Amino acid sequence: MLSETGNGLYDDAMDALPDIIVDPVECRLGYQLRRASAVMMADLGMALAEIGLRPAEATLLSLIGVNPGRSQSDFGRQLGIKRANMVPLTAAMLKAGLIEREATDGRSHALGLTSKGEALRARAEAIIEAHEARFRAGFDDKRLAALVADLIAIRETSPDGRHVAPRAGRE
Amino acid sequence: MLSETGNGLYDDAMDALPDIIVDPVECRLGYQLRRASAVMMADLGMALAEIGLRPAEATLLSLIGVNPGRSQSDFGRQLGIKRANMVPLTAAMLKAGLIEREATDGRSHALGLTSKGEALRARAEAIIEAHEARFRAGFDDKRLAALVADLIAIRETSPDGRHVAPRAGRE
DNA sequence: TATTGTTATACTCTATAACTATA
DNA sequence: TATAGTTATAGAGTATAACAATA
Repeated sequence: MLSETGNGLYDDAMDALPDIIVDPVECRLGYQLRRASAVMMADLGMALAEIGLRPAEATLLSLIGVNPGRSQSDFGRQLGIKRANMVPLTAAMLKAGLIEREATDGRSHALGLTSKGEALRARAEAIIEAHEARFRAGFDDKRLAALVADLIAIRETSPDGRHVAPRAGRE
Repeated sequence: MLSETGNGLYDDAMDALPDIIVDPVECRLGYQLRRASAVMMADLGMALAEIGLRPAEATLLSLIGVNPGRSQSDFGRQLGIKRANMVPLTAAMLKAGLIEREATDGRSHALGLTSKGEALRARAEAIIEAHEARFRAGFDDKRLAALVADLIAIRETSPDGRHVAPRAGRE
């Protein structure tokens, strides 16, 4: 269909197109969020790879560090990670000797850090802080606070567009 | 090791823990970006599923719509999608009759919208606009502009923490 | 030599459904 | 009946390496 006439429909592509694509999605909030998030996640992933951690593992280490004794499901809810997906995550960290578990309930498992996990948590937080500082470089305190507040507001927006406060991940 | 004494290390979990987890990662920019992005992406995915599109496909439709004749690689670069990953994306849209391709070069393929693709692009943009409006609800124009500017600044932050202007995805 | 499109492949994160055992 | 943990599985998205054809 395109080559019916022998002349291309897009021949102007060969000489007259501007260098810069016209981008109608640059003004979309969701698109910009996704691109910015991808950049920071890639940078964090590279930085944490040096100590053998993935972002989700480092985040969980931080959270367990200040909340020892909460259940696996509690941590999952707080981070927006589903129960089913917490299993391989905690299994890998158990196997690596970073966390320990104890049945509190018969069905609940309390999580805590081993000494090895605590040591790695400290290293991870130093790496994360350096990573965060790189991206905070262009922002003053006020702008950064406004940005974080906006991101939380977006996360807490309900499907009808109202800003509410669920605060934790759903399942 | 945990149950050596018969008393759990985390027995306080059974009575004294506060309802709300202490969350040391809430102040992290990368974490908040990821959570906010995930919420918007999930909402957009649900909304676009009604017309059988995924977010990446709808975005590509919008971009081709105003830039017909650019190559597959051009669109990939603009959206930060690697060449290799553009293949299944464009293949599915070709198969669905949404886009058309024409060799401009021997190696480059110019992309354009079919009439069916143009019609679906219009529907997708209406859905996306309604989706965006839901999340913009809590922001005035000034705050929204500042937020988008901040997100672009983050995306353009180089590995050394300087804000530069690469603007397109890397490979 | 560099670029375009392609294949094949792998990893991460996420999602659902179903099962068990406990509360 | 609801919850915690588990298993199995599937689907997106993204990453690399390599190849052929072309510029």
